[in-house]
Amino acid sequence: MCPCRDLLDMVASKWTALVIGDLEDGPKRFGELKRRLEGVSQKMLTQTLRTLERDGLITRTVYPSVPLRVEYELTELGRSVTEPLAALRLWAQKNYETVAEARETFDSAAPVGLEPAVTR
Amino acid sequence: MCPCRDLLDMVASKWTALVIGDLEDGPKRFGELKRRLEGVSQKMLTQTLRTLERDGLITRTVYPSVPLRVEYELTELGRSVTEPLAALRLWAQKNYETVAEARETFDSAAPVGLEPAVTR
DNA sequence: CAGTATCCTGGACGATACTG
DNA sequence: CAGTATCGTCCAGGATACTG
Repeated sequence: MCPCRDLLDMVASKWTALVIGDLEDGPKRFGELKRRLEGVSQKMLTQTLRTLERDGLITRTVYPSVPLRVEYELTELGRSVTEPLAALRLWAQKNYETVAEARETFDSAAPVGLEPAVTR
Repeated sequence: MCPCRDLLDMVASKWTALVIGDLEDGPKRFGELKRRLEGVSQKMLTQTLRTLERDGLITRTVYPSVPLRVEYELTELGRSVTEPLAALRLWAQKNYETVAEARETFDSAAPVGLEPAVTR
């Protein structure tokens, strides 16, 4: 099978795309990311960041000051995935309404050939 | 929060992107899709198709012949998401190797400051 | 052929507590 | 501050059996 699946799994995990999005405008500290994501647990943020680091999409830099300071930054590779991701986001923004309407229509449709007159 | 999440969830689910990909070159029957996806269970294929239909990305047409015949086809909206998705696939193909190497490097790195001489 | 109905499992994800 | 460790939950997704 194609490598698509791996990639899709990458984007799939709940926070990766958001993290990458937040890193687009420069490096950020762990705490900053945690605050900006709002809703993410330390565990998931850490895990997401580790995976991204492992995949070579971001770098992790530790400044051994006190208190500790860790910065995450997109690599060249990381920046390159930014564009396809942005395309997807753009599509989302443009078509969100349409999808929402489609859902309403679909959901309000008779569950299956149930005539209006039929009382049940 | 932004609509991105909804969209990402959409792409995230294991088969949606693949199904859309398979429908790019014209309508397909349930069985065709099942064969081409190879590995998908009826349940997941059905579920994926229902969701796509609900979101207005595909249409479901039943031809009440015997045996039954059902065709799925991308809608205009469905075709429009094809491009961002293709961009992602392209990125995947181009960078798959790089990511794989990054992973190897990362994984073979000393788990943390363990000197070569240390026998443990 | 194209589903629906059930049951079950693994892993994603969250909450909480502790640490260098 | 930036994590690690642990435990518990939920549900996506697979296997199997049945049906119009």
